[in-house]
Amino acid sequence: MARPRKFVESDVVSSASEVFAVHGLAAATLDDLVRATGLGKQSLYNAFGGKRELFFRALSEDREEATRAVSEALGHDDASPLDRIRGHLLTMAIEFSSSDRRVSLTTRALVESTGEADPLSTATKDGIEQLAGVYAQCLEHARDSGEIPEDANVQSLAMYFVAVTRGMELLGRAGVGRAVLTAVALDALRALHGQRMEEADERP
Amino acid sequence: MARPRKFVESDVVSSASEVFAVHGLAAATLDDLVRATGLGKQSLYNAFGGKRELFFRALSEDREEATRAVSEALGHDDASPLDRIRGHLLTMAIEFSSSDRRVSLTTRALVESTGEADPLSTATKDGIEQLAGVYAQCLEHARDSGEIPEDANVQSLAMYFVAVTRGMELLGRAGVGRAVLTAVALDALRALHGQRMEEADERP
DNA sequence: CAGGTTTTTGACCGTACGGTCCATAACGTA
DNA sequence: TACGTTATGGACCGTACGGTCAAAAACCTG
Repeated sequence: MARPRKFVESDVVSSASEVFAVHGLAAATLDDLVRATGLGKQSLYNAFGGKRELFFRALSEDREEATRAVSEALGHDDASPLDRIRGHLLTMAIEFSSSDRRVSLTTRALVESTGEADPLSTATKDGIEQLAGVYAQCLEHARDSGEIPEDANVQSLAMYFVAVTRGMELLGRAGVGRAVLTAVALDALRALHGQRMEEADERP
Repeated sequence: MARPRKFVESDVVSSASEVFAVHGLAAATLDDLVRATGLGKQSLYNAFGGKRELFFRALSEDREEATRAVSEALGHDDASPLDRIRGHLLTMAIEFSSSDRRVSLTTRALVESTGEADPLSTATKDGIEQLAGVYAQCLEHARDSGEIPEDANVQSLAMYFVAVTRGMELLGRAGVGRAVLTAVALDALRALHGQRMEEADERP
């Protein structure tokens, strides 16, 4: 019928994702994207619509990938829920202390969004809630199995872990090393152990 | 002798700081800065050297201000060290859930820096370590007064709180509300209560 | 009030950006 | 093999950016 495309969309999105992760949305040049993807400007424009649209595609891919990775780490039942969370946090610590210049597109979108109404903002809010959902699921298992207190607030703890991992990402970017980041991860985990603040402010 | 300046440097830096907090370094236009500060381009250039240099000034002011604020919150001895940390975290929760578009310049610098060698990166690393130092000081008091375990790692806990607050900032930016952010803050605080992981993995 | 020095003002400049146009190539179909 | 359709490549465009220039203004000193 017509001339077929020489590229695979998902590959292009992947390459673009890499560029955005390193440079951010605003700082990434169309030329950067052209170079990274191998497509011409026009092809890129035909297929996706422009830099911003391409970023959204990359963002959504990044979000799926992140959710998938966390689900993977927290979903297996080869260890107790709490052990899985620990393992996951330690993995993150190592990942974030690697010296590559990547920053998750979610974080990028969060920082570069220009307002509550900005599609960037809403997209990331969804992503964060999705991520929190994965944590919440694992935390519920932990609660059911008695690893964390019965009255623990699973929802806020889930958000707490999202916050902690985002913070660790930033710390890693600041050059904080693997050892410290690992210690931070273990500290973070201890939030699951103490008694609820409101009822038991004193240590036993 | 010579024509005197019509402006006060620190005021200009403050105004610029505001612009950078909202837009970031790359996205802030020289015109934005001119409009916000009231100076002409050339005056701005004479006094500071350019956009990037002005950002560094703003960054350093922001860092001092942040350190000062945390010191203030954690330094008074009107309450126990741990209570002060709680109060501080709750304050942050409220602050970060406000809907203004500001992002701390430290976070901005972290995300926009282009590499380990980038002055932006080193400047923020210093800032983060300084901030961690303030937390560490308060945590030591907490340890001395027996509020947290004797063997608590004050250094990593300090970094942990830096991570948590950065994460909360991002969450707030994602539109997470005051209630949730407050709950997250309280969750974070509980990391100070549990026993050390290595020695006592079981809850009492 | 005149000289010297610095600030200010506003016009100006080169560049690099995101995006578009158009001629041509590459394919499936008839 | 001719046609219709879509993809491609590269030249092109308007704009907005960071930065610079030079003339004029404002001040202090003597």
